[in-house]
Amino acid sequence: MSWSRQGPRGYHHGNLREALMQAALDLIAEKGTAGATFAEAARRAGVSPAAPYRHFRDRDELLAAVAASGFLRFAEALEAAWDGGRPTPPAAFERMGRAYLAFARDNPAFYVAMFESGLPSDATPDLSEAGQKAFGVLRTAAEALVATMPAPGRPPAMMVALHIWAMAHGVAGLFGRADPARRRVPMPPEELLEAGFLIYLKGLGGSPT
Amino acid sequence: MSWSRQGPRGYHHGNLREALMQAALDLIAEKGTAGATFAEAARRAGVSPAAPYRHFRDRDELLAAVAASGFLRFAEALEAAWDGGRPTPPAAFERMGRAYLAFARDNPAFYVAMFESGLPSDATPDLSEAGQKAFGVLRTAAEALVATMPAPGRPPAMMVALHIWAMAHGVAGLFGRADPARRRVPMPPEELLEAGFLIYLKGLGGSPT
DNA sequence: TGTACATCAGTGAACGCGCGTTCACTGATGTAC
DNA sequence: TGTACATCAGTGAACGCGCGTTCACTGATGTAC
Repeated sequence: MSWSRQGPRGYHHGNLREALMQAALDLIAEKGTAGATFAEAARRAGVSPAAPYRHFRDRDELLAAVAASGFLRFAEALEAAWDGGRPTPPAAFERMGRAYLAFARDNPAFYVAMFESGLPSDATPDLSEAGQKAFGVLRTAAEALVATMPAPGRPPAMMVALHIWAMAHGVAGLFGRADPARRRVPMPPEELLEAGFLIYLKGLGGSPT
Repeated sequence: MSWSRQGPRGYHHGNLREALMQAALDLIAEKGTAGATFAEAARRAGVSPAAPYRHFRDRDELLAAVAASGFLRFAEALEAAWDGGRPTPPAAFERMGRAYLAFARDNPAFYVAMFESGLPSDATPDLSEAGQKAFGVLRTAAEALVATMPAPGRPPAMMVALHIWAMAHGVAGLFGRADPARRRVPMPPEELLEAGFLIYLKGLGGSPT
């Protein structure tokens, strides 16, 4: 049953910080951001209501830690999909777009914590840094993409990164989410994003594939 | 002071439903979705905590009413900006993009209620209908835009509408919001969206303006 | 290697608070005749 | 035009509940010598 209580048990939990973050994540998935309370997270971690204060100043700090952790995984997933831009930047970009949607679909609670929790994007240094890291992957990719284009009239990589981020975020948040707030549309979000990306790319003047 | 208590006062409030929705909206703006409680909304409307039950079954129904009202205003704002596609569909589309961002910036509480409240997009019939109406404006506009293109290889209007919605929603949610969750980027969201739209349009093969 | 001690991480009981919700009620408004 | 009555919209007191937070405490762990 209590799988998480495996291993060395007793007075000290041993891994309470992570257990609380996991509990908060589950609570977000089940009841939304508002459902992620300090007290309930403690209960799920099998610990007294005062224990969380040893690890987090308050609920917001817990949420920020969850969001930061989400951004790190997100950055990893994007980086892995990008794979150094192989075989070509446009193809790798497309793969990264799918990874973006897959992350949002498979980790809706992380995605909510990262983008819809109402937390300031720089609530804690960790969160700020993790967010930067994730965007950094996108920007690096955009730089590689832009570099394949003829130098005159080459668009700014920053702008391209922001456009692609916005489109992916929009598709994920409106049509690609796995919770009841999803809007149903007559095509899969992956195809929608891929088509949008290809059209955008053509508009940029990049190679058609 | 109590401006909202102008006019005929007394035992009957006269306009409690609207007053509660306004209070909820203010609360979302001040404290986020979680801060919009039934009890506090009643207090702000100057009414006993039991009074809201005469108008809304529960808090979610109040939130859904706020969101639905937001979608109606949103639809109006988009429709006005579109203005029948004058002078040309692309130019009108650009204007509508600005109206989209202006709405999100000027009404962050509405925008949160509409898109980030965690409510199912069909929580109530009113909400569902209002959301459809807003999207309807976008789709009609996309149809007009697509109709200006040469018939062979003309892209499906639905897809175009979804792409533009996603891009606008992404820009608004990430960079254009007026609350602390906004991500700071080196260009104004209006310009970012406009540039993105123009690039997309060019990719579609439409007229360059 | 053993012992004393400091530090760390969690306890459990307690508190005040605000929320959601119910209840019998009552003042105001509208309507039938 | 007046009166009786039904209906509507809000009252205010009460309740149980879960949350956030504090407190003195204590069991477990690490370290100096």
